[in-house]
Amino acid sequence: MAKAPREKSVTIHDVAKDAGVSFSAVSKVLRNAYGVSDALREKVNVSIAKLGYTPSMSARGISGGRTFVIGVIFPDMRNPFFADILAGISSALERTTYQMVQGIVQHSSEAALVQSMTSMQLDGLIIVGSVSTSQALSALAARIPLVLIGHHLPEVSAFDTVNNDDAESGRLAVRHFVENGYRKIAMLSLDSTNGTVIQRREEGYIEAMKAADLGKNIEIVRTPQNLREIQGAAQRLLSGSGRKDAIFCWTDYVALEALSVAGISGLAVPREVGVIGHDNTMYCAFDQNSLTSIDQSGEQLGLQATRLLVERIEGRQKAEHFLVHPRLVARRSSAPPQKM
Amino acid sequence: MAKAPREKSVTIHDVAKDAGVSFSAVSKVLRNAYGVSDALREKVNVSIAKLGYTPSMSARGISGGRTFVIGVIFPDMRNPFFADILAGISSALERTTYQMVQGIVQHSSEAALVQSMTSMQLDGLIIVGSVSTSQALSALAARIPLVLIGHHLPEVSAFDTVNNDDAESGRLAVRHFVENGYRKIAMLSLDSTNGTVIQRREEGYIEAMKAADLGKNIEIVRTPQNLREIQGAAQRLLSGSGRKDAIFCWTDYVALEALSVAGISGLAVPREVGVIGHDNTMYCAFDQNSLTSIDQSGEQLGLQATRLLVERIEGRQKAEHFLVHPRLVARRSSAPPQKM
DNA sequence: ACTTAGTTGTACAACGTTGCACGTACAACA
DNA sequence: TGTTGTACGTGCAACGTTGTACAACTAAGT
Repeated sequence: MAKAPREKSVTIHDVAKDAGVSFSAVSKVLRNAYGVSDALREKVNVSIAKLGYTPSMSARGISGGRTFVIGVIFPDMRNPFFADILAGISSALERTTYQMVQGIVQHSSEAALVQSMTSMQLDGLIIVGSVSTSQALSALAARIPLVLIGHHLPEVSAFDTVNNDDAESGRLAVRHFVENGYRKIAMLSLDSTNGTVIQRREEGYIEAMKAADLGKNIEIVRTPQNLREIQGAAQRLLSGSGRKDAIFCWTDYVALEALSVAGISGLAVPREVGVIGHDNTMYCAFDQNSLTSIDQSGEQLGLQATRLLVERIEGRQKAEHFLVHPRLVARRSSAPPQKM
Repeated sequence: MAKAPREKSVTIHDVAKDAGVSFSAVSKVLRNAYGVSDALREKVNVSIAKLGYTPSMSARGISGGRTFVIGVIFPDMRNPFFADILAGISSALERTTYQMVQGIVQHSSEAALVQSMTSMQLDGLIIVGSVSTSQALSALAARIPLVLIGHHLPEVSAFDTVNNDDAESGRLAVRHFVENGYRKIAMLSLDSTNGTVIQRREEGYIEAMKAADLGKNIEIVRTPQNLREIQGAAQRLLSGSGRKDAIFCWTDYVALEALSVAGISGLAVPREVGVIGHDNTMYCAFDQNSLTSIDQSGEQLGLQATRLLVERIEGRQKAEHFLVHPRLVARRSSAPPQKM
């Protein structure tokens, strides 16, 4: 259990000695505190640069101050859409003094991750696609500034939310299908009850189907996030007498799977079946996929979430709920069938 | 700049008071230190459970002890292959008391990320696909236990490495192409000089081409990681009089792009051109791609890296260099062209 | 009964910051 | 000349741990 010896790092005291001032003065400079002359600030900054000092986040955390680090929790690393959110957060953070660490819910539970992140005394948390209950999140928000991405809870006041207008996503998909001549439009959704984001997409789908007088064609199939189940569901939708002529999928990966199943079943896309995905991830554009998809601008979501979180950390108490508007990006997979 | 008031957390002192012992005794229990009776341990554990105590990582970090948190740095979140590595790390960590935070090099530089992570007093670092120099990494390893994934430096002794046998990857791809009747085999590679992993793949490619007496057909095109450049390069390889009949791509995403370009150019895969990717990511299996790919078992890489890192933290000084063996997963994109 | 050794628990000084409570000097005003 | 501010710098007590030094107790050996 022996720890290898490591060289000790430069502290605020070393800087103070080098600059010939008290260590408190250095702390003041670092904190931009009141009562520092330009001369002193300059001296200290020179020494900091010279010695290559960097503040210890641990020490900051322990003494109750800001750590200037925020945590971002993702449900999964496989969906490239999350990379867009991250890009938004990154670029928003660039303009601030805050750093970021990520946590990805893989084996460990979201709760365990939150636990470990709060024990680091982070200044705030952004959770993407949380599966926690509204109560648990409110309790968490009492301990740390919190912003949620992808969790529709307009009624909560303890934390902020940033969301895509997911109902609009559902409506966009259906309207586009209908305009291009599709009628028997099914939706491939997720089985987990918590996913309020996806619930909204279902609601939008249902609403638009009814508006198009296609209420009798509504069919939502919910599967777990698991290759075999998704394939099975797609297969069922694309075979038999009740065969659908279009599928709206809750995320691109599922839509690509639907394209794959169609291919294996010998069905031509879009002539025999249309497909629309969600998130407009980078794989959609490939010629072999050419997948129509709903773009919800992950970058915007990340950007706004970061803005809100920093505001919260700086003291805002009133909850804000931000909505971004989705946009349909049309490609071959949903082109009018008769044209092909 | 006012901070919202947060409820203060349960400390070691609270636990001590509740259990009726000194706070040092609690610390001893937490550290599994010598000289603790079963009775005391039991009392303390009961109080810990009752109060829901969790140790403050900041305090641990500052007092020079272990934080039981390791950092994992990824170059990018878009490549789903990294999710496999992460899965390996996660599952290896499950059996230990260590936690993990991730950092993803997006806008910020790798150096800045390392900086911020060392300031957190993490116990160790795993860096995936580092772009730093061998010297910089050795210097870093002097300050913190370090394991690198995807950085061939068998000569270094300051840290451990875990790698795929990338030269073998190159050989596997070429041999498979040759067996299936392809001759004019090009390689699509990355332009950055640092990428020693990819360099090895190039070396394996060159070696196998020569071994197959195809030395005159060797052609390596290096592009930046940028859609337009990749497309352009693929287009050039697939047109004109010197048109290639097979392309080995350094990563799946590029291979999918090659498939896309082939499709747009009206070339049939695999009849007119064969494609092999690398990493065997989940998109390869889709029927519309059916991409042959080299599987380098990200999970194994992550697992071994974690094992090595924990060993290092526990005191091992001698460097270890672990190699995993790649495996070719054949699909339609590289099937014998004449058969189609 | 008296030392000796082992076992179990306690006291306390770090660790690197923050942020408040003080000094001190110097200028402005009466 | 004394008084009152104001700008700037210093001193110090936290913060929640770790790990070492040490005290107190127990049990055995003489």
